Amino acid sequence: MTSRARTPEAGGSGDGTGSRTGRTRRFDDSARKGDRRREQLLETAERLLETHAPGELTIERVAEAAGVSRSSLYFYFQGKWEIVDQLIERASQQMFERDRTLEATSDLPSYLRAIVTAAAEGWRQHRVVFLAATERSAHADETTDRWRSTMGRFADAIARRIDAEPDHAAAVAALGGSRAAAEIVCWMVERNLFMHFSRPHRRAETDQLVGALAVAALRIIGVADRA
Amino acid sequence: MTSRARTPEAGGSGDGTGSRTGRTRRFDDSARKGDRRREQLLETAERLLETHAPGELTIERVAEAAGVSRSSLYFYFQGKWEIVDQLIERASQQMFERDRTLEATSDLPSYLRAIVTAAAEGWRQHRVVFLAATERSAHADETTDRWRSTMGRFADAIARRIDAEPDHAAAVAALGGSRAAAEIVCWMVERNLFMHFSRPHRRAETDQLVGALAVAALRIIGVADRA
DNA sequence: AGGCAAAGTCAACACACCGTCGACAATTGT
DNA sequence: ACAATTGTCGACGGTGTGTTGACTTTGCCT
Repeated sequence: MTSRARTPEAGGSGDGTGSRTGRTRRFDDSARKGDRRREQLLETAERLLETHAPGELTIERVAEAAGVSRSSLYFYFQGKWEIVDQLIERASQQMFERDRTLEATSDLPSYLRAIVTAAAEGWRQHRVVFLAATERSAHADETTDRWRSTMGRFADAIARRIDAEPDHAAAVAALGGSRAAAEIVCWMVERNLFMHFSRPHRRAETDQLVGALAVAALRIIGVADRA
Repeated sequence: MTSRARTPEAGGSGDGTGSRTGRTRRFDDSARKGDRRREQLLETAERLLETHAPGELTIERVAEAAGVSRSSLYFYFQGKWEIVDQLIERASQQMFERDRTLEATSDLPSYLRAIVTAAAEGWRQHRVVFLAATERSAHADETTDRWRSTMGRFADAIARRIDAEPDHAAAVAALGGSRAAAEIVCWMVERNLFMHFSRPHRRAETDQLVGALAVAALRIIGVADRA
């Protein structure tokens, strides 16, 4: 990587409002031209994902669809995958916010049920982005993988919630502890939702699957469900 | 696809011994030169996967490592992914054979435990191929995806086994039936093993995970486990 | 033995995409 | 108003892909 005078955002994990290059920003911040363009490029990319598989999403196509030259795009992003990463970041952010409100929910069963539902809702809304995310996490090494770390955060949240109710300590111990159990549950949900949403699906089928996954999650954690 | 005088194997789902081009084969079939080369190319590819990520596995590298020209390779395979597909086919074949012997095993808990162990064993032996398979199943559309259909066959086997023991009918009904339950279990196991084997891992950790997954599977199906 | 079709091989071409450089144009704070 | 910063682009060099057509080798047939 030859030292290069990159300017906007520096591609990091979305701080979004950080101090811009040590420069004071106008008060009524009518975003810089570059900010708007960056935004537009992301939107274009997401739109293109609706019709093209992530593998067919090329820098060239995004640039063309957005009406800029290919090289201009490199001013904003390191490459295709950085665009995808940012889309993932945005989409999962929404899920997290939903989760934060959920965490206060009454009992563990309701919480698990709610979180599975929220995950499915995320998939429904950002299907193409999540599909791309999954594809990406196959390539990427663990340290640079947004999707893995997103799931990790969910596992943390679930583990925390399990620990809050000591009743389940015994059941969860057989799985290697609350965190290990939470991780198993997370990937179970993720993989099954992926398989569901990567092919044609009807709403009723989605609901059916969500219900089943919630029950499965409960049983894994050791919560008796009355069907 | 311009009509092309392809000869060996025609790339199909491994019939392997079918009538070769309507020509009578020598009795002591000491494989044709092409058969040997084909074999050699597959071995070379698998060997290369040990050191190169599937994304870096290029036709060029395989050809070079095998000592043929790139264009010769196209005589045998349609492209990189056809090679990978055949490797997947071989590897999963072994798992199935193991499963066949397992299916006779005494009770459902033992069977599930055994099948998870067998899966992990498959991963241990063919790690790189399975990683590639997972990566591929993100790209591929379902109809052309070996890995998905491999998992489907496992789900079938498990579902059959569940149905054989009517005790669990009720528990499994809450998940949408035995087949749906089996599928959830399959993908749970697959995804968690993938996550485990895609980063550095110690044998003890693997065993730990296998145990946990077996317990989780049992609980999902509704079999009470005594820890 | 020798002829011949099929099997196998390759160099060369045409293409798609990627990432970078350097020169140029627009924007923006002061 | 003007200089630094930010944004834009054409052109280049690179890697990998997939195809074509002409060539050599193999192995069956008489």
